[in-house]
Amino acid sequence: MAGRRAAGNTSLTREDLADAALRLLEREGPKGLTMRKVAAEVGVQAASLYWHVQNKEELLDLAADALWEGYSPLPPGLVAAPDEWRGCLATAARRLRAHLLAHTAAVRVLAGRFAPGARALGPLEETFGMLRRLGFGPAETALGAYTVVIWVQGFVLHEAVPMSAAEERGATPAEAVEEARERLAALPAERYPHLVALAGELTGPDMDSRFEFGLGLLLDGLGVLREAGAV
Amino acid sequence: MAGRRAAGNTSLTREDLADAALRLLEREGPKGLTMRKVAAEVGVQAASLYWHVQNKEELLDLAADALWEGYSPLPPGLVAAPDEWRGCLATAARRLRAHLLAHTAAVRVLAGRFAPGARALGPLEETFGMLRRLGFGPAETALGAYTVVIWVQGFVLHEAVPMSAAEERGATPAEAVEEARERLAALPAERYPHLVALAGELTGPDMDSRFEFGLGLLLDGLGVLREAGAV
DNA sequence: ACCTGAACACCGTTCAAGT
DNA sequence: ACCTGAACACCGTTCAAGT
Repeated sequence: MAGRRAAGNTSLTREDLADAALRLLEREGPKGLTMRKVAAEVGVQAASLYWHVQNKEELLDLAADALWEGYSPLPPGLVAAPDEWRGCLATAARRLRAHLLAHTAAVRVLAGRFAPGARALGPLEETFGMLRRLGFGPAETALGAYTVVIWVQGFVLHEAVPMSAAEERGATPAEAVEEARERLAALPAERYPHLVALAGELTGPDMDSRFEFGLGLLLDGLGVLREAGAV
Repeated sequence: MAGRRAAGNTSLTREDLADAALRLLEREGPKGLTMRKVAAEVGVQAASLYWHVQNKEELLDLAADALWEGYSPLPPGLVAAPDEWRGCLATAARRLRAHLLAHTAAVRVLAGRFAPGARALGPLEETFGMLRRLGFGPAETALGAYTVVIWVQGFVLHEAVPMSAAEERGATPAEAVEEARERLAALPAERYPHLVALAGELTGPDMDSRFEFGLGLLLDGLGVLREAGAV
């Protein structure tokens, strides 16, 4: 009924399934991703999927790879100059966050999965090339990229999850944050003195500020490494 | 049949359910956590759970809180001295990683959830108290803790997921890593020059080394902040 | 206040059978 | 080589009914 196969009757590929899964995830959220719905999305019966894929786990791995379709760490055409390593890395990290934020439902379901396929390899190659061109050595390139990417993914994962039951049912993010602040401030001060005192600081900064703070920390750390001549 | 309620016939609490969910997660893995099994674990019918809890989501939030039972950022009795801020923070981060690694199944299912209840508040209070005692200001305490905790959680999430389909079916972690290295090295070098060249660096370091590298980066970043007098 | 029984609308997966 | 139909053993959740 629905389906990708109406026009151009070429047969189904595993990438078609991955794309369908990703589309479903964005359209219906985490629990919209079922084998039966993916099958319907590509115009086939649920049982047919098992010809292309061993089980749902494998389909999720394919979807995790498909998530990187069209991603590039730096804006196309921008060259990575060694004397601007800080700005380059910051741009790359911000682009990574933006890309993941554009797929929050997928991030929630696929978080932690690492199954690089054809779509993820390009961005990986590009990222490492950028770091080497910025003057990082092989070891620092591998470990530094791992650290930053893990942090950004963890950051977006928390960013993507509604902050509380309050936000779940209608409250705006701003209202939910305010509610959280009040809950903290209302805690018994003799038992939780720091939580009460820090209520404002803990709930105040928006996600952009938090991101920039963490990014600054990591870049400063990499700067120390560079000055130590270890790069 | 099974159940916590045989001895001491006090009635069921929400915390009992959270504990049962966590136990199930560790005993049977992510897909062992079903409402029916949680019910059986506490000796009750599935439908009864909905008296205590609105739905499975809420139970997962309770479980995420229960995960912090018995956790403390510093070894009990160890005081946080300002001139050893680096060692204290490193110890705290390593303890956090160890605690999460002891609950890998839970980390996989509950990742990203932030619903602090009675069990999580204590550790949070302790953590912030430690940072303040180490001489960090309110803003740096809030933002610094957020950054480090997010990073550790993201790190463990990746650490907790089997690295590939290879590891899934019997291969030891070491074999899986070696397989990954070979796959990278076998890539077409003209298309993925950096991935091929970095194959060793990317798969070489074990998780402990990666953790210490990232931790070093963050601590160096915090050190820069301190020297800048912003603390 | 707390729990049960039975039902509803779904799941993932298998397998013989079709073409 | 690729897909279907039908079935199996499950799910989460609701709701009237019990005590």
